[in-house]
Amino acid sequence: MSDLDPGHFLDRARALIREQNMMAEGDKPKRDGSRGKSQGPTSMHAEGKQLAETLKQELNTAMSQVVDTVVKVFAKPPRPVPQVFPPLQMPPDRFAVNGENPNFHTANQRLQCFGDVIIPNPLDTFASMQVHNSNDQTEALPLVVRKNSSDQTGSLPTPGGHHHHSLHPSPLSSAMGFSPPSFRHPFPLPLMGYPFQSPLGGPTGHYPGKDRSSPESLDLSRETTSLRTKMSSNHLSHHRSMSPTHPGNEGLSLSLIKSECGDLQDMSDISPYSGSTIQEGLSPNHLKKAKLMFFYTRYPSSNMLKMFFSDVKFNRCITSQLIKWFSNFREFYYIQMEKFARQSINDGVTGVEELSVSRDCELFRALNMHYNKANDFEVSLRPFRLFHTTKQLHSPYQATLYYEVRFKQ
DNA sequence: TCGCTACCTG
DNA sequence: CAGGTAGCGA
Repeated sequence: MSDLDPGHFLDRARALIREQNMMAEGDKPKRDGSRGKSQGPTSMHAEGKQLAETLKQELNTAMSQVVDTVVKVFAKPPRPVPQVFPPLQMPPDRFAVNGENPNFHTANQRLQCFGDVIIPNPLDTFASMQVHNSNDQTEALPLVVRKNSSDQTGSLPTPGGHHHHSLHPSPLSSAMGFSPPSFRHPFPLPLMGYPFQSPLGGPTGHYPGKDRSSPESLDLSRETTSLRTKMSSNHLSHHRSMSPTHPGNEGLSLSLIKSECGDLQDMSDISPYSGSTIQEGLSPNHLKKAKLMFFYTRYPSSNMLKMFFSDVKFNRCITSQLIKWFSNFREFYYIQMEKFARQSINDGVTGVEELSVSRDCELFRALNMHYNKANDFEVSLRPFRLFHTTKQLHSPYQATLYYEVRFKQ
């Protein structure tokens, strides 16, 4: 779907902003299927050759850089987790190929953006590239970080203020290495699906992520194992062994294992998972958990739901309800994004790079109020940036512009 | 048909 | 947030 070619997100976002600045209201952003269309058969020949040459050169350069960085990374000291995301080994070029790869990229960035998740990131070397290729980001990053009691050291976020360094290392700083073991994330981020890649059941074509070879399917078994492990460990704080078959995930899992840290208890509280009881229906706690989960995956697969709500006896009804919840979450979320984007445009923002979301802005408040009302989780103070482009839906009623929020790099 | 989604409505 | 509708793919 050229529509979602991540390599063009930024451009398209900018174009959109320009468009919206100038255009009359009814003018809808066009699908850019026109990209790459040749002007004519004649010019195609010469240009084609030149293009091919250029591409070759570019690819060579890119590949060299990738190799260099990868070598550098792996030359670094302790690298407990060589490969968490196999796809991430791919040269950045791949990221821009289609709608499936951006997800890997995204997953990686996600990790990097999580200050309190210390997950050795095999790809942090790519951080710099990601920074520069930020337009490849197609996925909103998690907005929530678990409330941290032990390490907060009073540097509580103030509007406009900035985080505790350790809480929100920049992607680059995270490249330094590992995570303090004291930090753990309530959700196994890398285990989550990515919004655009795993629509439940049949992608209806409204969304780009229709590939079945997505990370989810690629790593489902492994993820399942890890996930279960993690979930269990949530209540078996001693647990630290990984699935024997997936030792590569150990570092990852370790970072997710429950500790004595009080703050982690928050998640346990949120998680209705009680180890033994299987509930018939969904409780308010389940809703709470679902909301939090939403920030990690906006399109959870049914398998994910089953895993995350392992204390719920799933049936068609429960599944539907959960799916409906996520649908409602998305609705609210996108409405807020759109509202914010439009407001920004009205405020004179002319480019995506000018957009930022601070703690005291309406968007933040709305989202926090909706998804984190009780402030169970501390939301990253790092300003995040309204990022990407539009997603035109099939709706006959309106072409809604969808925006996503991402952390500012 | 079934399952999932966006969208609309209350 | 739930109910409902319509569209879409399997």
